[in-house]
Order: sequence, then structure tokens, then C-alpha cells
Amino acid sequence: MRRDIFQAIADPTRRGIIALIALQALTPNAIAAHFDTTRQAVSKHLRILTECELVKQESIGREIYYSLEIEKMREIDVWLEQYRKIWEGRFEQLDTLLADLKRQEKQERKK
Amino acid sequence: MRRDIFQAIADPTRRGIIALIALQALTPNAIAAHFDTTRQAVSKHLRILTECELVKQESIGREIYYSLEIEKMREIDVWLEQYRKIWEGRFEQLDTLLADLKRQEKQERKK
DNA sequence: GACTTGCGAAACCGTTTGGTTGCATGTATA
DNA sequence: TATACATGCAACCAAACGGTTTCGCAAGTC
Repeated sequence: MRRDIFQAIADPTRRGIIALIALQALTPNAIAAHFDTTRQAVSKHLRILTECELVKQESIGREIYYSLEIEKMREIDVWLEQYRKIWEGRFEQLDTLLADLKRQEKQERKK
Repeated sequence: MRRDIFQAIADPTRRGIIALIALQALTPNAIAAHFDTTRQAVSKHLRILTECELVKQESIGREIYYSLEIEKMREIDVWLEQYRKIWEGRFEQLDTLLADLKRQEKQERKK
């Protein structure tokens, strides 16, 4: 039940949905038409994406339009930043980088 | 069996391991000491990380040192890039962005 | 050679995941 | 009002996941 953005993007179908609704809101039916699964399966994915606030919905009549909560994607970017420092060789603040990694490792350990 | 980098980073313990070996190679025992699981469980995680080439190993005597394959982390960055364009409002090449998202969506559909 | 250490592999187990089918509800439309 | 449509939700199921225990093997150490 612990909804995590990293878990949310782990599934290829969900990444497909994210790509699909990144620029335009779509209804579950419209989304399901792009994949070879049932509408209900898509609905489940949308629920997971909604639970971790990666997706927002807007009801219009009997239709529900889903769209990407782009700000949430930054969370991945934040996590990636420390490693970007490494592959870019930016070790100016090696101390803080080490502290960041240590803190994160400790945080993960608690889960 | 489908080893995917996104699935690899989905697990919090694996993210902890990644943070831990990002700057220094460590043995399974040393890694396991940082988490409250068995060495064997860590070993399983290391196998998954190795399978998707996120981690490389070097045998020294009877010890095996695992370290992060930092280049592989760029793959996540590449995937994130299209969304970064969106949240940064960089729509200069809206056409190519749309094409990128379409292509990716199609790619995910096949899986 | 006998013993300890570091490790991976296999077997097993409870839980989660991703999918399906069937159903209930609310909204438009004839 | 009766009908069709768009959707979420519950129940169920096989497969995958994350963990443990047990084992076997290679490499050091006495």
C-alpha cells in the first residue's frame, strides 16, 4: 500500500500512460485504446499513479480526464541529481555529496 | 525475468545499496551490515542490479567488490529529459518532444 | 590437512502485482 | 422514463517479488 513514485514508474505500461497524458488530458477509455489491455487494468494503473500524486483527474460530465502532474516528476530528478554530480565529475562539494548519499542510505534502511 | 533499470530502482533497499556503493566498492557482507536483512537477501539484490548492468563486480581473493556502474544511471536521465523539457517550459522543439513521447508510448505498448 | 570465512545457488514461503471478469453507479440521450 | 455509455470497485487468479534457511564451493588460515 506504500505508494512510491519509483514503484509507480517501474511498470512499462504505466510509463506508457505517463508519456501519453504528458501533454494532453485523456479519459481512461481513450488511454486504454492505446494499449492491449482492458480498460479496468488501465483504471488500476491510473489509481496507482493518482495515489502517489503523479496524475490528477478532472471530471467533466460522465467523463474523467487524467493528466500528468509534471511537478511530481521532479522528485526523480532530485534523486538523480546526486548521481549526476558523479557522472559529470562535479566533486566540488564532495563532503555534501557524501553526506547526501549517507543520509539517503540511512533513510532507505529504515523502510 | 525482464530486467529493467526502472524495476531495479523501484525497491528502496536497492536504492540504498546504490547510494552505498556509489563512491566506493564494497563486499556483500559489508553492504549487508548497513541493512537489517541477511547477506543472502543483499546478494539477490546485487544479482538483479548486476543483471541490468547497474553494478559491476571485481573479485579479489575470496571477496567480491561491488560498485556502481554510474554510466547506466544516465538512462534514467535520458528518460527524464523529455519531461524536464515540459516542467522547464522548454517547448522550442515541441514537434520533436511530441514525437519522442509518441515513440515511447508505442514502445511501451509492445511489451 | 582441518577449519574458518566469504560467497552464490536452490528450495521454500507469505505477500504483492498485474491482469481478468462481473457488477454497481452516475450521466447523457432517445 | 428507458437505454446506452463512462467509469470505479470487488473478487479472483497466476506469476513475480523479497525474504529466509540450508547447502556447496572456493579461498584463506591454523
